[in-house]
Amino acid sequence: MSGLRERLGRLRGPAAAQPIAQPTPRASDEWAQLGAHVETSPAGSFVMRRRVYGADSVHGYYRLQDLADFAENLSCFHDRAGAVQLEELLFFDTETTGLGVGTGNVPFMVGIGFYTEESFTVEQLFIRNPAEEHAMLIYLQELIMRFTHIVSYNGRTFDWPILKNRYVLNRLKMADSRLLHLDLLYPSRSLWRNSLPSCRLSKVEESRLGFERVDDVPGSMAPVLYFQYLAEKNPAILEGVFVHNEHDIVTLAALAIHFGKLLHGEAAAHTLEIEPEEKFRTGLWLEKMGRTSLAEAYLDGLFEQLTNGEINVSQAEFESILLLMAAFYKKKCRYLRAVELWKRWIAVKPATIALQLDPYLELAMYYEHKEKNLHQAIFYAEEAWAKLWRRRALHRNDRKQTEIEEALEKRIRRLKQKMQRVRQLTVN
DNA sequence: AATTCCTGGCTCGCGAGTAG
DNA sequence: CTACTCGCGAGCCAGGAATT
Repeated sequence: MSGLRERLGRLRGPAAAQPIAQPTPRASDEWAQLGAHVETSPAGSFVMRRRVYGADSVHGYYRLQDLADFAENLSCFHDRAGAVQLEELLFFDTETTGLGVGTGNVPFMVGIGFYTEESFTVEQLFIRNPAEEHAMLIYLQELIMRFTHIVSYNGRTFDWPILKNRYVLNRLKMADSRLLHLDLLYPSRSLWRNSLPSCRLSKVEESRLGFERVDDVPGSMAPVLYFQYLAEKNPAILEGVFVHNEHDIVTLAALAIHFGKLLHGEAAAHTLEIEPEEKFRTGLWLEKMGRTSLAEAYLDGLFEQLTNGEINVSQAEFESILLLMAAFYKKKCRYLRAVELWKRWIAVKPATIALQLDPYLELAMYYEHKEKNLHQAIFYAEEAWAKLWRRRALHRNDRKQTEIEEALEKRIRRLKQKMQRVRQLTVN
C-alpha cells in the first residue's frame, strides 16, 4: 500500500510537498455538487455517484427499458451460457491513469450499471487517493456476486485485466471465474468494420445509436484531469470525467439493446436506410451467432434489393457487394443466386484499369462442374482471357499477372480438350 | 509495461471426378 | 485400376484495432 502512496505522491509533483492544510469541513458538500457522496463502510470509504434512470429514460434511439424484451437474445454470445437475465447483466467501464495494462495503470473510477425493477442504475466508484482503493474493490467484490455477465467495450482485454491486477495487488480475490464477458467491441466490429471510419464507442453511439454528446471530455483527458484533481483536491475538476463515464455506461446498455434487437429479428425503423455493406455484415454476423434462418432472411432481402436495382449506392460499393454476396451464396451451395450476382457484376462493370477476373472464373467453374456446360465454361474463360489481353500492356512483367494468365490459358486448353473428348464420344 | 479477436494471405492435404 | 487435377476447407502466421 505504501508503494502506491509513494508512486502517486511522485505523480502529484510539487503540490505533494505542501502538507494538506486541514480536513475540509464541507467534504460531503463538495461532492454533492457532482451528485456524489462519500460512501463509508468498515473497509473504508470512497466516493460514490449514483444515477437512476427511470422506466421511460431514452438514450439516443432507444428506451433503456427496452432491453427487458431483448436481453435473452444475448445468450448466443456464449454457447455454454444459460439464458441471460436482464438483472444479471453488469455494465462496466473504468477510467484509468493511462492506456497500459501493466501494474502502473490505476483505475481511479469504476463505472457500473445494472437493471433493477423498473429502472437502470449507474454507480460510479471513485477513489480520492490510493488508500481508498481497498474499500472500493471490496464494495465491487460483494456487488459482483449478483451478476452472471459483464458487459463492456473492449473490457475483456483492457478494463477487466487491469482491475484484476488491482485485486491481486491489494491481496484480494475476485470471484470472476463463473462470470461471462459480453464485450460489445467485437460484434461492433463485425457490423461496422467497413461502414464506420472507426469502431470507437463514441463513433458507434453517434452514428448508430443516435446519441450525441455535448462538451464531452474525451477518455484521453481522464488521466490528466485526475492528476490535476490529486494536486488541487477540487472535485469540480472531475465533473466532465464523471459525465463521460456515465455516458459510456448508458451507451453500453443502448448498444446491448441494438444487438439484442438484431438477434431477435427486429429491424428498427431507422435501419431502413441502412447501407448494403452493413446489411451484408449484419447477415454474416447473425449467421455466426447461430441465427441461421434470420441471417438467410436478412441476406435474401439484400439479394432482392441488389437484383431489383432498387438500391442507391456508389458504383464501386455496388460491385463489391455483388461479389461478397455471390461468395456467400456459393458457400451455401445456392448457385443460382451466386450465378445471377456474378453475371450482374459483369453486366454492370465498366471497363476499368483494374481488371478483376474472379467472376468470370467463378462462372467458368460453375458451368464446368455444376451445370456440365462446357460451352458456357469456355465462353466465360475466354471472356476473362480477352479482358486480360486488352490490359496486357499495362501489366507487362508483372509476375502475379503472368501467373494468372498462364493459369487461365491452361484452363481454356483443358476445357477445350475436355470438349473434344465429349464430341468424339458422341460421334462414336 | 498487453491482450484479444478478427481478417487476409498463404500452404497443405483431402475427396471427387477425370484422364490414361 | 491408378494417377492426376481441381476446388476447397483447415491451419498457420502476420498485422490491425480498441481501451485511458
